[in-house]
Amino acid sequence: MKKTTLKELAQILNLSVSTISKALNDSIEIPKKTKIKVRKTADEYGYVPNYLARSLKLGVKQKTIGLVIPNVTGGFFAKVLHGIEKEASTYGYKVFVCITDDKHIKEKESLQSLIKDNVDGILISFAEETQRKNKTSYIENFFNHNLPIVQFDRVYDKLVGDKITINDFDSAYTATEYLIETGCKKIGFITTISKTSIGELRKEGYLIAIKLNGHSHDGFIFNIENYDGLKKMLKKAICEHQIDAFLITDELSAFCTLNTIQALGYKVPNDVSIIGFTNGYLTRYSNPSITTVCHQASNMGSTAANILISRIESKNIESPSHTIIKTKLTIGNSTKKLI
Amino acid sequence: MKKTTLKELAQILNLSVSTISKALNDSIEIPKKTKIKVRKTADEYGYVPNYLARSLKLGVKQKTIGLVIPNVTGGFFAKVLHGIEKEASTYGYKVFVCITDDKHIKEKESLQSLIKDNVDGILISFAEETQRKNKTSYIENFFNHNLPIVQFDRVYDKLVGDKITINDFDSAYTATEYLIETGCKKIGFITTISKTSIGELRKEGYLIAIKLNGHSHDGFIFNIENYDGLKKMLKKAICEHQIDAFLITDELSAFCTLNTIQALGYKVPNDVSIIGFTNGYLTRYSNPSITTVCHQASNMGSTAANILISRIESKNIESPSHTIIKTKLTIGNSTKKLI
DNA sequence: TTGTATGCGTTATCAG
DNA sequence: CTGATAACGCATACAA
Repeated sequence: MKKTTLKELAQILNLSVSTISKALNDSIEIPKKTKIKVRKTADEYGYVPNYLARSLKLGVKQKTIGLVIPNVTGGFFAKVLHGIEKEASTYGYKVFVCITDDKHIKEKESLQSLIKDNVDGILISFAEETQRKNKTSYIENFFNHNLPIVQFDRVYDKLVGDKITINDFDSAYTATEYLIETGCKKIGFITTISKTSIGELRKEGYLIAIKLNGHSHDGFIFNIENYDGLKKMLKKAICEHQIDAFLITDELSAFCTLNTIQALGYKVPNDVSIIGFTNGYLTRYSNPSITTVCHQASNMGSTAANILISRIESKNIESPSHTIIKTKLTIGNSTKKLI
Repeated sequence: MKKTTLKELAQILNLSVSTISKALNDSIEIPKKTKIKVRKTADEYGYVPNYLARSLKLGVKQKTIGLVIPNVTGGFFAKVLHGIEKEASTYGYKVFVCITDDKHIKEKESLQSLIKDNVDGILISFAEETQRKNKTSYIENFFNHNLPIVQFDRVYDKLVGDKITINDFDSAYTATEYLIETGCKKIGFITTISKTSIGELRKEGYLIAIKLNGHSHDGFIFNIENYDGLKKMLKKAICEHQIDAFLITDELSAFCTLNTIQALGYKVPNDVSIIGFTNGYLTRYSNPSITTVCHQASNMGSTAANILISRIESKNIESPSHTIIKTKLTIGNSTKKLI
């Protein structure tokens, strides 16, 4: 399926390349009759201008950005993507989506591939493996290209550049404190993202809240990778350790925890309270609805895209920014009422 | 942030453009010393080769495909995207993601934009508005470009080209019949995608199953756009019409329906049975788990990508294919046991 | 009205 | 070892 070129059309029609070009570009220099004839054979041969040559000649920007995310099926990053795509397309940008599956190697390959393709900028939220193994520094090599890179959610502190996060520490602190205020005595912490930047911050917030409120234990941290052992784990936590509340770092896990606890025969919130992160359909339409650290994922996406595009178009030449999107606790029915 | 070119480097170093080019490409013709010197100043000036010029000269393929989907936050298309990205990146392709929000205008703009950017092929699942208003024919214009287009899930029958769907009619028929076999007397049909190709087929399957099994009514179709009026609608359906089962065309709606029914005080499946489409976390971890028409979304994505790439690379020159992915009913606890 | 010449930034060929 | 030159496909100033 070789592409037809202007030159070939010129030969076919016994005209010069420039005449063809002008005709197809609807130049006033060309008479209507010729235009029609040219247009016809162009269509006939399925002519489509070579974008590379055209852009090279016209010196236009490609207007593409690359997005590198750990996953897209968990809910959160899908919403982020939605926000990004909306914002980007408003400004005429297209988005290359690369999904790392939380693997470091895939992340690196994605970035190399994006750079090879001359994207105008990159949005990235680091893979779990990258942050866990502390392999984040490799990204610094990509900065030689003075290519705008905006990090969001899972960021790398030491890396200079624009960043967007929520106030993870405070959010976890506030949520934990809320559980305490509603009378919970032993609060556990469930996480699938233990070794990520945001996972660490949320854990810290939880631990400090426990400590400052004079709880006698040092915290109960449950790291999980999938939901296979969830039932067993929860049973043990509730039976043996008398845990009566969980703070959970993501929506899906909060949802699964809620349903598993109920399947075990416990009442939520009376026996066990639950607070999750990120509000979506799962938390809103659960029974009971889940009290959540309201995390505007779509908003985070559009904000990130907006900052990136400003950089690309040099509208923003100030020093790197760190935007912190404030969360608020959305009270559902998975927690007891304040007394 | 003007890009440095070879020509500029040549001037700076008092060398010719070709020498610089060879040095940077590690040609054996160039002595080590020169290479190092060139490399150094190239880095210094942040030189990065112009991809457009390079590709133009080398005649390399871009290896990009465009993906046009109605949404990405509902679960299904996120999984499709995951499958596509995985398959595409395996073959070295990158994926432009365009989200139409089910709007026709956005879909059209997305396609134009993708074609302008010379993608090698397009994967599309049509917007609800496009199918509802029967505006699908506009896509035919894009076929002049003899650009491979693969339609999946929401396809346009009259459009020649590769298609991938599930057996929507049969799936709905089988699911409805299953409800009947478990003793349900009055089955309702809830849909958010009434006017799409798949929505119509599923509705047909449901209606025919009702009819062939001698049910006295003509079917109860509930079109919903969002979940605001869901509670009211369900209450009416169950109280007034004595509906004791629902077949629901998507996962999220099945999930919301389940929880709303329970919130109304009814037991699932004893009072009301539920079957949904598309199996994911929502259906698996619900209480009770939801009986589902198992729709391998990720598989559909990778299959679509695979077919598209075969077309692009002309490995497949056969006439257009219609791949039908067979579903199976995954029995959960939202339906009664077979007697 | 049509055609010629030039250049966008690269790389490949070939001559020096 | 180095450099001049052509070519990739297109658009445009300028010449005819």
